[in-house]
Amino acid sequence: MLLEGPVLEVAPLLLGATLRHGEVACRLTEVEAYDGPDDPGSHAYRGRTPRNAVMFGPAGHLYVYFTYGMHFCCNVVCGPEGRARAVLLRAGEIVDGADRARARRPAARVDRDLARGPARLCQALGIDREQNGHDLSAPPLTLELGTPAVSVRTGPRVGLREAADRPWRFWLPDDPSVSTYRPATVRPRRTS
DNA sequence: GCTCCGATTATCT
DNA sequence: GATAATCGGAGCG
Repeated sequence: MLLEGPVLEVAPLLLGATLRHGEVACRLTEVEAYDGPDDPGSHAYRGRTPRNAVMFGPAGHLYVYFTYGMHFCCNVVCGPEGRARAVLLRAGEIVDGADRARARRPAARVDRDLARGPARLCQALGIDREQNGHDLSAPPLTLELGTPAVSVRTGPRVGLREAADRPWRFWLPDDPSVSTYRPATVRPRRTS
């Protein structure tokens, strides 16, 4: 697979690609690039830790992390070993196995919301800790690239406090499954 | 140890 | 638009 390369080149290639986990398949419509050591917004910015170790591994593997005490999000690793480049899969359209996806996402009232958002995408596809480090060329969890998108839009990444100015979010224009942009939440300073 | 806060989401006003 | 829910990584001392 042609997954190894600079994040800004690989990220747009993932738009339109199909991530499949068993009977459920998702056509990716929105992704974000993270460039290891040079990117203050990346989990790998401060070096290798047990949590982010997969990011430092070979391209084509899945980096899954747990956040906000309840959600999983997943990235496709695209750097050579030691470089920690990865692309966060932010949203997509369920194109196969919608029944199963709906069962996993009871809160989704319409199919458009099944995988609209990084944690929703993981939930719809049944991705959690178990899949961290998984090789995406190995069924039942695989990534298949499609024909490169004709038109791609870019803009700032979602929910980051650091390096929010980098336009490293990529999406397919006018696709209804693209998540809505939200800047980082600012929590009130604790007064103790 | 202990504290802060996050690559989020669902739900309510 | 606002906010609660929930837990583990990372920084500090």
